[in-house]
Amino acid sequence: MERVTIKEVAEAAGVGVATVSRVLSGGSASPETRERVLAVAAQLDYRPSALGRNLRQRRTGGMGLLVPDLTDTFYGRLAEGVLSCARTAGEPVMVGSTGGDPEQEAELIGMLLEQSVDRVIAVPAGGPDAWAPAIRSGMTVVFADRLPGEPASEDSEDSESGYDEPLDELEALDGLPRRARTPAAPDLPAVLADDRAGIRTAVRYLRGLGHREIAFLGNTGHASRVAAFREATDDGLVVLAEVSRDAAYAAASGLFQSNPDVTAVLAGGNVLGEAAVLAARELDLRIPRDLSLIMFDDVPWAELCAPPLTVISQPARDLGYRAAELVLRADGRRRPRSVLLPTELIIRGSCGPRLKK
Amino acid sequence: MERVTIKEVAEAAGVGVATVSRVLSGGSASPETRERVLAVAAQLDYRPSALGRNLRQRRTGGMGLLVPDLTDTFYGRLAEGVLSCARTAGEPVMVGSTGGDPEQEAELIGMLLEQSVDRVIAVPAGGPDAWAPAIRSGMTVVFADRLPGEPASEDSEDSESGYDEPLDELEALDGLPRRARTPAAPDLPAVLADDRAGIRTAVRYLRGLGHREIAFLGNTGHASRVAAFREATDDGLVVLAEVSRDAAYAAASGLFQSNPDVTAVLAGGNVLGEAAVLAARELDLRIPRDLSLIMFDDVPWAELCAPPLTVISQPARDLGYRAAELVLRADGRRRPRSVLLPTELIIRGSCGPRLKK
DNA sequence: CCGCTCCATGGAAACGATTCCATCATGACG
DNA sequence: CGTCATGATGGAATCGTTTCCATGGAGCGG
Repeated sequence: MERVTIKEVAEAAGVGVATVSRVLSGGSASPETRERVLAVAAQLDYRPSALGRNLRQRRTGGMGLLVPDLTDTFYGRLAEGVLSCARTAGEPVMVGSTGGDPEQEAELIGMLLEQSVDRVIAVPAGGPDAWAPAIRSGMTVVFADRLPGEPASEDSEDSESGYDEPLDELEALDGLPRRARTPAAPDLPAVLADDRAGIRTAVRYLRGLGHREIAFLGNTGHASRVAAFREATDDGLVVLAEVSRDAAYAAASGLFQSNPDVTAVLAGGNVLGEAAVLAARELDLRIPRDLSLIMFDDVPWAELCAPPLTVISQPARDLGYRAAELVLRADGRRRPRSVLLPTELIIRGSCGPRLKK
Repeated sequence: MERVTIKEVAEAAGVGVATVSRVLSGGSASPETRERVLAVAAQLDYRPSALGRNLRQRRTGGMGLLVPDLTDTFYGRLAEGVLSCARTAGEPVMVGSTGGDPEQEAELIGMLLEQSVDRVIAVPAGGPDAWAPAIRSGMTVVFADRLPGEPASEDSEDSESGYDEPLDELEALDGLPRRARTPAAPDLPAVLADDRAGIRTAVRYLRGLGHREIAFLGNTGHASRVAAFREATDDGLVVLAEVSRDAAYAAASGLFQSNPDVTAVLAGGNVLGEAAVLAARELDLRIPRDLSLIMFDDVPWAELCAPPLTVISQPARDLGYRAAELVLRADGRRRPRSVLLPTELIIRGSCGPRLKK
């Protein structure tokens, strides 16, 4: 377990430690010294310890990655993108799973702070307030998939919706229309999929099939999709679920049971889509005859499903890769710019013309 | 970005740094001193920097986690288990994705070594030789899902199989029967699913349905499953694929096309199962009429598939959680003991009686 | 031949914690 | 009352690197 230190290399090469350090980190040195040091280092199999370096530089290399749930293949793919970029850069990645819970997220941020990790890629759970301290303290944060925003609030124009609609104090106070509630995209660097365009084309497609009562089955926490859906449907029915398969199923099941006149559903993620298929099957709603379904996020099994699911595909892996690039390139003082990646509507077999009613 | 250091806390509390350190890490101190120090630390919002501690202790806290591919939900679930255990312990986790490639794995091991991460959970890609140096250098390694072994070799008793069967020098040399080629489980700590039992019951189930020509569609690298299958079927047909969806599809498609008399397939993982369904569909093989399919690893979409897939479920999340427990508890010098978790055959709709021939 | 610049070089000071060890006070016991 | 044990305490060493700074030699122009 004895580690070779720079001191031993210096001694063996007959030079000072400073010279070894310089040679190894690309500083100036005479050709013959450089060669000798490199030879000795290779022969001793010397690898500089990140510990010493980190302490001296008062920062840990690499980056942190915070996602809601690695069980969701979307985040799995996103994480793969991040890891892949990090690996080519030889940087370590500390991964944390927040469960979509701001509290756990805060804990993990604290952990990263303690580790002096100053570059983070996050699919945020908490709002801007949760992230402001970290950013102000010098962390370079790049958000992926979504920006930190107030959690989307469940809500519908259908008064028959059985869901309780909590009073929204903000709205009551300032009387802003709902879609303005999503905080104006703050000046935060982010790599996002073009949700709005994806949702708009999906809604247009469903409208084209004759659907009028379109519902959105979304995630709390993904405010932008909810906002985009409301914008596209003029405040259509929205039902939200927490990050968990059980919650998703409950939400989907509740949506179908309480809103029999809904003929088309847009699921805001693959877990929600899965829940929707399951719940529909359980309630004996046939897809696409009784119910048209579009799912956000293309996954391999969408094709295996019966019927194959029409989806809005997102470049999950690229989101992660680009975010990692941004956070790595952000060596300077300036903040990285944001990136918007395209989505695509892939039509398979889960949508049909509106038949009933 | 100014960080509060232990020195400032000591000064503010009117004590020495040693005392602060002792108080914060549970050493002895007089009650009043302890209280004062704690109060000051809380007031200054002091968080000890992991950097200093790590350097002094010559080890990085937390653990490393190496998996083949986070895109595969099995590893996603496994990773969630690890992260969940690590979070309760407040430990950071460095995650790397090997792509099932020993070379990339070696690089990542090097990276962890450089970071002085001395506790690692790994789904190994390389063989025992790849891991021996790391272990000998003092790393505590707990393997998950599989042990490091020689890559399983593709092979069949059916001479009509179109696959090239490379000469196996080892076997030629010592003349051991094939199933003995899997290295005798070395004395390595690991958390594994009971592959052998799972495969045995699956094969028995298929036999009970009348199937004689059963093929295994497996991963290179998962030698134990291949061995278990050979044992259960008396060296039945085995086709292997690398860790990638494309390779899996190619392998499945090749298997079906070259071996028309195969009536049942056991897929060694969810990616392979997915590939098998896809390939079967492409070749117009109806499941379960023309082909019975059992997939290793239960995934949410197995139920959504048409037909719903009969699977051998494994407690992926528990595998990860238990592995993390082991690696964390291994503070002492003794190696952690291995753990074997049960699998379960879940019968759904992808297997039927043998009809053709 | 002097003085200047430029470069290679090594010693030593950080970085922020833990931990060894010496010191000091206090109380107990002979 | 002296001695010893005990426990709290702070100074200083330590971990392995990077980086600042001083030194010294070489090269060059005047």
